[in-house]
Formats: sequence, C-alpha cells, structure tokens
Amino acid sequence: MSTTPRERYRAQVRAEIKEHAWAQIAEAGASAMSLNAIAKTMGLSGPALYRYFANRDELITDLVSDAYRQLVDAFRAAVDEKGSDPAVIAHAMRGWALAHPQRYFLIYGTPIPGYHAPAGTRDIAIELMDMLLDALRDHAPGAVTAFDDHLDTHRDWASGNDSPAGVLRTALRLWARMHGLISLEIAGHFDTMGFDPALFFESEVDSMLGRSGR
Amino acid sequence: MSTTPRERYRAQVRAEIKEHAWAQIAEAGASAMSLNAIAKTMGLSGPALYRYFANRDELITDLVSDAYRQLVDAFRAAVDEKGSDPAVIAHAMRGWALAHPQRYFLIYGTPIPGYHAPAGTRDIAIELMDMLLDALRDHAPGAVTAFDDHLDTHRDWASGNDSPAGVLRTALRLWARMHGLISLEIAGHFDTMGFDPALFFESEVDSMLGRSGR
DNA sequence: TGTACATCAGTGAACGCGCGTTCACTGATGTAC
DNA sequence: TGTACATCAGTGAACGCGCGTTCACTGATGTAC
Repeated sequence: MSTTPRERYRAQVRAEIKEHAWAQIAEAGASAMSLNAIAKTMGLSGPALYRYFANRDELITDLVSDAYRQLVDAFRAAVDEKGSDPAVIAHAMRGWALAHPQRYFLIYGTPIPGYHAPAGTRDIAIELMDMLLDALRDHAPGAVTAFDDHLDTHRDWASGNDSPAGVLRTALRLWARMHGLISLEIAGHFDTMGFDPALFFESEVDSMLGRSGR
Repeated sequence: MSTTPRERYRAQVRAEIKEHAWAQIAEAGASAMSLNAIAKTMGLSGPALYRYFANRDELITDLVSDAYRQLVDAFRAAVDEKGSDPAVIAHAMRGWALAHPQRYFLIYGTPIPGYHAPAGTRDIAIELMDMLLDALRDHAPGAVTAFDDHLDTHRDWASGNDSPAGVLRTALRLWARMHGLISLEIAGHFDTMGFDPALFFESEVDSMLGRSGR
C-alpha cells in the first residue's frame, strides 16, 4: 500500500492549504479565515479547495487537531531532550505558546458557541496530562487536601494512571496555572504592567515544585 | 444640567441595543454580533442604530468597557457585603465568569489581532488589582523569592500602592491562577474530566492563602 | 510501445446571503416667540 | 395658548463586498490492454 504520486500530491496541497490557513489566522484571527482568501493567495479558484476539504468546518477541525498534536509533540521533544521533568514541560508549553499564540488560542481560547471540539481531542488531552503525571512521578505532593479525596474517586481523566491523588492534584494545578500565566501573557495583559513575564512564570513554576528560587 | 426627555430616551435605547448585543454574543460569539441583526430584533431598520453608535467598532469598544466595569463592580459588591478578603474576591470572580462567560471572554479571551483595548481599560485593570492588593494587606507573603526583587523595581501597575513585594507577588499569582482555572472551566476543558471544578477552585484558593483545606 | 478509457484537479459562472455603511427623505417631538 | 421653526429619530433604497457553496465543464494525468 505505497503512496501513489497522486496521493502524495494531494497530501502536499492539503498541507499547503493549512499553511496558508495558519498564516491567515495569525494575521486576523480564526473567525476571519476564509476558503476563498486562501485559494486566492495560492493562485487557485475558490471551488478548487473543495477537492481537499469538504467544507470550511472540516478545515477548522483539522487545524484544531493539528495544533493540539503539535503542542503534545513539543512536550515530547522537550522531554526527550531534557528529561521528564515538570519544569521542562512547563517551559515547553510557554515556549510553544509564545511561538504560536493563535494556535494556542485555537486550543485553549474563547470557544465558538455551538462549535464542538473534534473527536480525538479528548485523547490528545489525556496524552498531555499523562506526560505531566509521568514527569511528576517522584514529586512529593505535600499535605493531603479535601480535594485529594474527591480526585481519588474522580480520576477518569488520568486514564488508568495509578498516581496517588496528591500527584493528580499537582498535575491539575500545574496545568491550570501554566495556562493562566501563558494566556494572560500572550493576550497582552502584562504588556502595560512593567514586569518580566518570564520571571513571573519561572517563579510560579519554581514555587509549585518546591524549588522556590534564591 | 438636568437630563432632558430626549437624553433619557437616547440613553435607554443605547442600553437596549447593548442588551441585544450581549444576547447575540452569548449565542454565537462576539465575532458574530451584527448591527443589522440587532436592529432587526429591536424592530428597527439597520441604519437606525447609527444614531446611537458611530459604527460597529464603537459598540464593541463600549461592550468591552462595560464588561470590565461590571467585573470590578461584582468585586466591589462582594467586598462590601462580605469584607475585603482575597477568597471573597476569588469567588466573586468565578461567580461572575460563570454567570457571564462571554463577557469574561471579551475581557480575557482570545484577542482579535489588530484590535486594541479601549482607553480606560488600563485604569479599570489597575482598580481591580488594587482591590486585590487591599484584600491581601494582612497577608504574610512567605519566603522572599528572586521574582520579588524584580517586582520591587517594576511596580508601576500597583499604582502607588506601597505593599511589600511579597504581597504584589501574591496578588499577581492569585489573579493569574484564578484566570487559569476559570477560563479552562468556562471554556469547557473540565467537562469530560469528571471532577468538580468548584472543589478544584476552592482547593487552589485555599492553598494560596495558607488555609489548606482539612 | 501505443492506443482507449477512466480518473480526477481545477475553472468559471452562478446562487443567495448578510454584512457595514451612506444618503436623501419623512414625520414626530421639542423650542421660541 | 397658539403658531413657526428647528431638531432629531427612524426609514427605505442603494452601494460594494466577500463569504460558503453548487454545478457543469475542460484538460491533464494515470491505468489497462
């Protein structure tokens, strides 16, 4: 079942369409992305794109999945290079978000009411949490909280991972805190505040992992 | 300089336009909000709205300011009723966000590339941080971090507030963490995870303020 | 190797749609004498 | 209190635009004998 030239060509054009889609999203946001505009920049007529995507929605869906995939790949690459450490993952996440803010927002930003995340998204989310849980394997979770008890009986999202509840809690907190800082930063909310977002992020990660700086 | 009937009428219609705008945003997102559609639901012709707003952008700008104002008002009301306490503010923020997710996203969600926040937004943001700093007045900030030193010389956003750097740090962290949890929650990222977001939020706030539950 | 046929990428015209915005206007409401 | 005039809310027609999407088609590329 080797790929024919036609298949290769199709895959290549599909990829090129997505590239242009990303460029357009980066420039004017996801809601401004248009099939006709993409076609024009590619030197094609509008209807030509319907050979490659059934409609606009399918393209968006594909982009969301790709973005999510890329984020997890960035985690994986960082872990492969620097080891499975929560701080490594944290910095990989911020780095990727700064490099691709609009992709980050496509995953974690304002949802379009009525639009539902593509199937398969849940699996990637679980994969992401799994890497975090793994990196926190040896983490001492600190005092037991009331929330731990709850998590112990509501751990479906941890996909069979047998970490103690304290680790689950730490993973959730780390994830949510990273998202808080990152999304405020790339949305520009720190812009007029004067401090250095990198130092803020660093200090937050350190404090979480009991490596309080200095 | 009392208000004339005409002025009162104008103010009333302006308010009614905004109400319909919010309804529309709640239903299909901010980018789907249209002047013509609003006019139609009000039983007016499209051009009529141009008596009340110069253009679509001015309406959006007004909505953003209003949303921000309302958030701060919710803070103020909670503090007036229950006292100036960081946990009170935290729950006021989450409560308001859950009640008005699309307004929350208009403030803190995916920015539209190229669109700049209205003037005056900065003042409201400072007012918001000021309430937080005030509520943290008596908070023991914990060990000094490297980030504290940085904050001590980058405290413009604290608008003359003379809190020690540890308190500034705590306020920033609380704010960013709340945003992280809240935005993930109202964007639906906890939906398929199985745990109770309220307990998560509670535990995060408690841990911040050294009142670790249980 | 050459011919006949099938596949399929891309075109151009056309569809209906809703958008923001302008303009000259009508008719009601308020103001001045 | 009544009349003359100014203000201003709202209308309807019109503008150009770009959108997603369909359809019947042409012409190039690949396949089968």
